[in-house]
Amino acid sequence: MTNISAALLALAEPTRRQLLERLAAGPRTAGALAEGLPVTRSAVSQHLKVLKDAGLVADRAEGTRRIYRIDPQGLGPLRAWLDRFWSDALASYAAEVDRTADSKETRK
Amino acid sequence: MTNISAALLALAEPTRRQLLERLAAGPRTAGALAEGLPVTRSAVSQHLKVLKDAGLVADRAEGTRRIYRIDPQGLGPLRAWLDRFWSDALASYAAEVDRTADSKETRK
DNA sequence: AAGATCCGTTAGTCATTACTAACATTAGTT
DNA sequence: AACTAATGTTAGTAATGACTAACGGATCTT
Repeated sequence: MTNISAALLALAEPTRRQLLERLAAGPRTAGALAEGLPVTRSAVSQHLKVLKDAGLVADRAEGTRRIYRIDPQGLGPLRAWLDRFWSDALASYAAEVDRTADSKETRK
Repeated sequence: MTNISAALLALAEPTRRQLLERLAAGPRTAGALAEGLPVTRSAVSQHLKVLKDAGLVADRAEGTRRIYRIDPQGLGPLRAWLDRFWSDALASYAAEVDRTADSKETRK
């Protein structure tokens, strides 16, 4: 489905981003991905399912192991959405940059 | 801080994305942003706070109103992160595309 | 100065989600 | 066929997040 909402929801979780960043270096087995993480393999398995459902990773069975890799096609729509949003934001910002006289700015 | 984690967490919420997409068309007051949404102004106010803390929007006070606009600098780091991630994924994918002989693929 | 408007904040509730522990499943091994 | 290894799944719990309702604080109007 390559849903943007699902992709963003999946990326919002720190542990899942950690898994993806490990996978960006190359395919790994589920066990290798779980190593060193402060959570159980069970949690990792569930996170991988979320990433897979979001179209961000794909997996292939090899014996009793399961090798995961990043699915580039899942990231595509997200990148496209962010790019469109980015240019809209810049356009809106540029259009209003003149009239923002000198009112008090608030930024955290 | 322009934290990537905070930005992704903020973007993961549908209502917040809706607010951002309205703001991409131009600055709006908090009240105008709340109009038509199926949640109370209170909820909108809280969402705007999250977006502001994530560096995705900025606001300026004008009388009793508060005018929000998109903060392009907040989106920058997120875009950079996604781009780096994207190219890493492509490189990893290209490097492994040869040896994926004909094992059974699984995709949901 | 009193009231109205616009907005943020707090308290409390409900739904969602991330987690662990135990079990189920499949594929190799001896 | 029994055993082990690697992984997914389920049940139940704890933590997090989104929401409403009520309140508080400014600013403008009359």
